[in-house]
Amino acid sequence: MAARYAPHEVEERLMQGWLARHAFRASSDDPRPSYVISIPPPNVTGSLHMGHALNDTIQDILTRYHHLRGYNTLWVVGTDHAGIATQNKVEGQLAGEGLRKEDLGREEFEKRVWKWRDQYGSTIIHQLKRLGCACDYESERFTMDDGYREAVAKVFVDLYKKGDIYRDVYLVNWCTRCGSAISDLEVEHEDRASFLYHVKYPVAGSDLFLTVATTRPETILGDTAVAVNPKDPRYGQLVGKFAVVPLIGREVPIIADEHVDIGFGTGALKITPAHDPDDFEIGIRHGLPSISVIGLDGIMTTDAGEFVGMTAADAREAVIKRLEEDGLFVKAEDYKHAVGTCYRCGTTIEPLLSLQWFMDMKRLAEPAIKAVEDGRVKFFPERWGDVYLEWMRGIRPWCVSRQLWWGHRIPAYFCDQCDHIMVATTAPEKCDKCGGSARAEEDVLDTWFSSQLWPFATLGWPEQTDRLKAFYPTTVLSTARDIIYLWVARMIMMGLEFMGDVPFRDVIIHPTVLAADGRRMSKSLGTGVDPLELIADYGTDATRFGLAYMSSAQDVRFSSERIEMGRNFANKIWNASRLILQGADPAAGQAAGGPKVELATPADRWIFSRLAAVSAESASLYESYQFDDVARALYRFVWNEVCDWYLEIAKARLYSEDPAERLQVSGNLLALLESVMVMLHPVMPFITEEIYSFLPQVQAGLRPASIFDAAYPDAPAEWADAAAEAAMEAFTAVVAGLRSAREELGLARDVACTVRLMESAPGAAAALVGLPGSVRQLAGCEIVEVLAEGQQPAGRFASIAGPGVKAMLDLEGLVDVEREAERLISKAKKAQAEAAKAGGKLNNQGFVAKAPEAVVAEERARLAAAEAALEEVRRHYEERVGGRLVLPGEER
RNA sequence: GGGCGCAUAGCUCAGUGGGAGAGCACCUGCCUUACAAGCAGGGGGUCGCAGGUUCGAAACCUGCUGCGCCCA
Repeated sequence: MAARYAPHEVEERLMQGWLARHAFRASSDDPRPSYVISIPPPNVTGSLHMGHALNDTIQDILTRYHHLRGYNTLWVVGTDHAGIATQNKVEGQLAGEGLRKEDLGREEFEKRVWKWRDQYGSTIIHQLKRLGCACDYESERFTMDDGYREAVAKVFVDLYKKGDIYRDVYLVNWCTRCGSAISDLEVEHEDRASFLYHVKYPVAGSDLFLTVATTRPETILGDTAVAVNPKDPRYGQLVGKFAVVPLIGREVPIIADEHVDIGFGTGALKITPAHDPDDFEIGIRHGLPSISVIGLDGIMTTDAGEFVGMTAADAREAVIKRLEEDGLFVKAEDYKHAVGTCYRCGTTIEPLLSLQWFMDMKRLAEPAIKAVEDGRVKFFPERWGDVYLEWMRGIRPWCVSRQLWWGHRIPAYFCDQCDHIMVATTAPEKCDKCGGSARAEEDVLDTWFSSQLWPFATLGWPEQTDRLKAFYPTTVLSTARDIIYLWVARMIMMGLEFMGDVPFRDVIIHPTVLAADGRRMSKSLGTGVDPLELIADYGTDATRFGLAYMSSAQDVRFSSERIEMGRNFANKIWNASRLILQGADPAAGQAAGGPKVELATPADRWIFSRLAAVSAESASLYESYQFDDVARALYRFVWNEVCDWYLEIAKARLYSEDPAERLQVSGNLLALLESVMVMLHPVMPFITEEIYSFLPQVQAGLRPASIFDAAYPDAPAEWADAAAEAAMEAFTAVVAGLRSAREELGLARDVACTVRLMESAPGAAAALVGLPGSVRQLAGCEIVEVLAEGQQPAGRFASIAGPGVKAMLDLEGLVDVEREAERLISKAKKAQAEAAKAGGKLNNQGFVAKAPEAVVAEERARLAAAEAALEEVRRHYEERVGGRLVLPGEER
C-alpha cells in the first residue's frame, strides 16, 4: 500500500467492477423489502453542477446505506428532454452551418435533435458514474422514450376527457426569443431600475385631464379603459365619463374598480387588458375589449398606429417623445419595478394574448394537499411542507402548450372544415363530427408535463409491469427547493390521480450550495464551482465527504476547506488501514466466522463500547437524513478516538513479542476496521471498498466480496460499557494533562518521569493502571504508586486533574527548581500587576462614577481573572517549588 | 405588499434550556518506522442589538437592525 491514498485509479477500477457485475441492478422478484429513489432527471443538455453533486451524493448515501441494511434498493436514473434548452442547443449547432430549423423542416429537425442526443445526451450519466452513484444504469429512462410517450399521451387524453385540460385564449407569458408561451413558474422576476411615467389623458367633452402613472407607456396604444378606485374622492365625478387615449385618440370609459390602489401614482390606472395580467382581470370584470399592440414577435402591430413595426423598446422611446410633443407628458419618476424574464434565456417576458392549452389544477390539487396534511408525504425539513401547501392552496391554471418543435406533440387534431377539436392517442382519419379532414396540433407540451409522470412512467406505466408493482410508490425523493412547485407538487398530484397513491413517502429538500461570496452559483455570474474539478483535484470520496459535511438544513457557502478536510480524512483512513493491514496477523482475520473480538484490555472494552454507540448513532442519523452529522460523527470517531488513542495504544501489542497478544489485538483491529469501513461506505464508497477488499476475512471469503453487499454493523449489546468509557476518559485527560505539563515545564520527550495517581472515584484510574505501557509511551511517565484519597505525596510535583482521578507528576530532580520558581514568580508578578492596575481604576471613584458601565464591568472582570490566575500560580508554586510564594510588597 | 430563513472564533459552519465547539487560518516544537494531506502543545468569542420569561438563555418570547430567498 502506498503512503498516500491515490483516488483516481481506485475510483475508475471499482466503478467498472460494480457495473460489470450488475451490482446496482434491482430485480422486481427480489423477496427483500424494496427501497426506491427516482433521481430528479437532469436536463439532457446539462452537465453536473454543484446542486446535482450534493443531491446525488445524498441519494447515493441513502441507496448504499439501505443496501447495507438488506433492502432491495433501486435508484432509477435518466434524463429529461428539456424542450427549450435542447432545441436551443441544436439551433445553435445549425446556426454554425448557416441554417435555421425552418430550412430543415420539422421532421428533419427532430432527427437532428435525436442525433444530438445520441452524441451528447449521456454526458451527465457518465458524470454520475464518476460521482460513484449506485444507479440502476441498465434501466435508464428518457422522457421521450417510446413507452414514456405513451404515458404522456394517455395522461393528456385522460385529463382532457375529465375536463381538466382545455384550450382557450388567455393572457400568457410569452418569450419572444424562444417564440413560445411559458408557464408562470418559468418566469423569474427581478427588480430593475426604471421610471414611472405620468401622462395626461384628456377627459372627453371637457377641458379636464386625468393623469395616469405607468411603467409601460408603449402599451398606452392598447388602452381600453382608465380605472379609479370607487372610494377615491378625487375622481368620483369622472366615473362613467370617457377619456381620450393619447396618440391614438380612442375614447375609453373611465371605470371604478376596487383593485386600483388609491395611493399608487396618481390613483388613476390605465387599463390594457392585452398586455398586463391585472388589467386582463379588470377587463374581464368590466367586459372591456382587448387590443394587442405588441405581436408575438415583440414588434408593434398595426393597432399601434404610427408605431407599427418598431420593437417594444423602441416604441417606448418614440411614444414618450410624441407625448412630449403633444404636451401630454407630465414627468418621469425614478422607480424600481419587477420585470419578468424567461428562466431559460433571460429575455424579458411579454404578457400577451394567445390561444393555448391549459390545465386546471384545482381538482387535482385537493387530494395532493390532503396527502401532505395527513402525513402520507413528509417534507424534510418540515417547513417546506408549509411552502408546498401554501402554493397548492392558491394554485392557478397551468399553460402546458409550447410553440416548439422538440417535445411531446399534443395529441389533439383539428377538423379543417368545422374546427372541431379531437383529442386522442391515435390520429383520427377524419373529423368525427362532419367527416372533414383532420390536421394534427403543432404545439408540444411543457417538459414538466412529462417529468411529472417520472415516478411511475419510468417503471413502465401505463403497462402494469412487474417493476411498477414492485417499486411504486417509491420511498424518498431528494431535490432542490426551487423545484417544489415545478415538479414535486405535480408528481404528487399525478401519482394520486393515475396510480391512486403518493409517488414517494419522504421529500428531502437539500440546502443550496452558494458561491464563496454568498451569491448563487451560476454560470453567467462566473460563480460556479465545477464538482468534476473537485473530483479531479481531491478525489470523489473527499468531494462527497465535503458535500455531506456541508449538507445541513441551512444554505451554505461553498468552501474548498470542507473538501480538503475530506481529502485529509481519506488519507488518514488510508494510513490507519495501512498500519492495521501491515501490522495485523492475517490469521486473526481468517478464523472461522471472521476476526474474533476479544475485550482483553481497558482500551479494547472502551473502543468497542464506542463502536457500538457510534454505529447506532450513525444509523439513526442516516435514517433521519442528517448527513452532516453522520460525517461529523464518523470523522471524530475515526480520527480522534480510533487513530489518536486506540491505534496508539494497540501498537504496543501489535509489535509485541508474544504471538498470543499479537493475535488478540489483530482480531480486534481487523474487526474494528471492517466495521468502520462499512459505516463509512455510504459516504465514501471507493476508499472503503478498496480497503475492505484487503481485509483477510474478505480475502478468505468469509465476507461478501464487495462492501456494497456487506451488512451494516449492529454491535452486540454487551459491548456497551460505561465504566470502560469513563476509565478511558480519565486516561486521555491525564495523558493529555501530563503532555501539557511536560511542555510547560520544559521536560524534553526523552526525560523519564514518574507519576503518582490518586482516585477520588473508585475505578476511575483503572485504564491508567491497566495500561501502564501506554502511559509510558504516550506521556513518557512511569506510574509508581496509587495513593489513597487525601494522601499527599512528599516533595515537589505538578498535579493534573482528570475525571475522578488526580495525577501527580514528580518534579524532584527533574526541573530546575530555581528556574521554575523564577518562572512562576514572574507569571505571578504579571497577574499581580494586572490586578493592581484594574483594582486601582476601580478604587478611583471618578472612574466608577463617570466611565461607561460596560467599561467598568470590563475592568471588574479583568480584576477577577487576574486574581484567579494569581491563585493558580500560587498553588503551582506550592506544589512545584515548595513553600509559599511571596511577592514583593507582601508580608512574609 | 405577504411569507420564510439566517446573524456564534479571522474565514466556513455545528450547537437549541445547565461545560461555548469543529475544520481551516494563526503561534511554539517535532521528518517519533500508519499518516508533514501528519504528530504534540498553545492563543483566539459581549453567541447582531434591546427588552422579557427562567434558579439558569447562544438556545424560548417580543421588538429592532442587517443579509438572503420565495410568493404577489
